[in-house]
Formats: sequence, C-alpha cells, structure tokens
Amino acid sequence: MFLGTYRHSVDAKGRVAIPARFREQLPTGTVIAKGAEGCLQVYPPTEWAQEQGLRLGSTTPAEERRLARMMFGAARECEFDAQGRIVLSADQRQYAGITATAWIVGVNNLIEIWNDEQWRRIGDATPEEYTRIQDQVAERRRAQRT
Amino acid sequence: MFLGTYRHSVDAKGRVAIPARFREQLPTGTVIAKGAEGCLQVYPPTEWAQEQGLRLGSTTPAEERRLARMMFGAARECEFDAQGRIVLSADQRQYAGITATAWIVGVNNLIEIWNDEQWRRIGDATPEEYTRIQDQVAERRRAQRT
DNA sequence: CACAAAGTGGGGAAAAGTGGGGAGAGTGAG
DNA sequence: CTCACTCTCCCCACTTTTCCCCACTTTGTG
Repeated sequence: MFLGTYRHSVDAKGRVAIPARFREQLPTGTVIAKGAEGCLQVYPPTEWAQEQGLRLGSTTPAEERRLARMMFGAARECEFDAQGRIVLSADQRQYAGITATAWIVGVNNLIEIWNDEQWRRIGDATPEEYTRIQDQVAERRRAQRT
Repeated sequence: MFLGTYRHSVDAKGRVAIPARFREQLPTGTVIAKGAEGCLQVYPPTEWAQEQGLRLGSTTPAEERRLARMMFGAARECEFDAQGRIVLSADQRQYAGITATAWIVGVNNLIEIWNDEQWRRIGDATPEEYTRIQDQVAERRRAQRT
C-alpha cells in the first residue's frame, strides 16, 4: 500500500529520489508509464501484470489499440541507482511538465509523479472539499452494495 | 471501541501522544487521513480496509481517480515511537490547523484529531444544540427509509 | 504517601535526500 | 578508422530529516 505525498527535487540529469517507504515495496520489474491528467505512474510488477490484459489483435477495438500503444510504447522499466533515485527520460519529463521539483504521491496500489502546479490543484484541497469527497466515497459504496 | 476526549500537546517535531487506552487497540497498519470539517482521522486496519476498494488502473473513471488521489495522497501509515507517540506531517498539521495542542477524540470506530478552536465549537454543545442535532438525524433516517 | 503508568521534551546517531565529478559505452562526423 | 562528442551510470561528499534513546514531569492508583 502506498500512502502520502512527498516533494522531491529533480536534478539537471532528470533524477528523482523515490521515498524510502515506497522503494521498499518496489521490486525489480517495476514499470513507469504515462498516466491520465498528465502525471506519470509507477506500477509495481503485480499491478503492471493486470494492465497486460490489454493486447493487440485483429478484434481489438480502435480505442483500445490506441490506449495500448500509448501505455506500452511510453513505458519503461524503473532502475534505481545506489541512492534510490530513478531517471525520468526527457520525454517523460516533458509529458508531465516536470522541471526542478516533482510531487511523488502514493495512491493505494501505485505511485504517481506530478509537477508542482498540477498537483497543487489536487493536493491543496480545503476541508470543505474533503468533506465532499468523503460523502462521494460513501455514496459510491452504497451504490456498489446494491 | 474508542470513547472519550483527551487534550495533548504537540511538540516542535509534530509528535502527539495517543492516549494509552486507544493505543492498545491500534495494531500496525493503522492509518491517519484527512477528514471532514478539517479534522484528522485515525483508522484501525479493519476500518481502513473498506477504503481500499478504490484502486487505480488504466481504465479507472476520472471521478474515481480524483477520489483516490485525494484520499490516499493525504494519508499516512501511523508509526508509534517507544513513548506511544505518532508524528503528524507538516501537511497534516496545516490542514487541521494544529500547532501546540490537539484534541484527540474517540468516535466509536475511529479516532479524530482536532485543533483547539474547532473542537470547542463541536465539543461544547449546549443541551439545546444536542437535542436539535438528534432530531435532525432522526428526521433524516426516516426520510431515507422510504 | 509511595509507586507505577502516562505524557513531555530534547540530544544525537543513523538514514534519507541532493548535487556534482568522471569513467565508459555508444554515436556521428571527418 | 579515428577522434570528438554526448549520454548514461557509478561513485563520492555534503546537507537535511527522521527516529531512537534517555531523562524529567505529571497523573493516577493502591
């Protein structure tokens, strides 16, 4: 389980330190891919395996073909250096709009990496917004039970 | 079951002692999250498990993505030191407006942490207010049953 | 009143994060 | 084919944060 938000610096070489708490849970085979809303997503091997249900074939619908190409084409296996950092490729940094600092966010089953501005829009929620969020989660759960 | 209200100090490092009666009931895997009305909520593992239905993947709808990011990004796993204290992150303290002291309140299945001012507004209810709230809840329940 | 348990505060070692130098592989031009 | 250049990755050094440990105060109980 990944929880919490961390703000780390990204150096000139594109390196970011992954919080130690997260790193412990990331064995080799971890993958970093482009995600929705312009973030980058780090998948532990078990989670990535579930995404591999997306396959290309003669019967694959057009949108799924598109999704599969983007997901797998842009993804890379994570490699940690001795200091626990990974390198974000120039392409990935540009996609996520990341320059000098990045937010590293644990989202239950995977990790997301955001630029300053975009994460602020999500992470700086007021108590009122959290109150609403909890209501929505409760609502969703009630709907699922039926 | 968590009952009662305690007022503890928060030191410069953000540490708060959790009352011994509560601590006994909190195994590892306990999580502290941002809650409604600007409080922090401490979930025992069994309660938190219900929140974990929310997972991210390439096919998760936009609304669920937002919920998951806010919920899990704002949460942290509780770690007790030898004195039975947990550390509130700077982010969590700011959210809850907590500086030197905090109120720790047992609310049946979980624990809430409030700042002085806000808890006073809730905890110092007069008999009239209390009566009115009970009636409101009763009314709402009746409406939902239909 | 004495003892035990709970809460408070601070110092210091260890871990985590940051930044840069430089070797070696790969690439392209002359 | 050789040389210059770039890019990647490994290593080292420094700073900051975390957390572990010890000591003291306060509260509660027999």
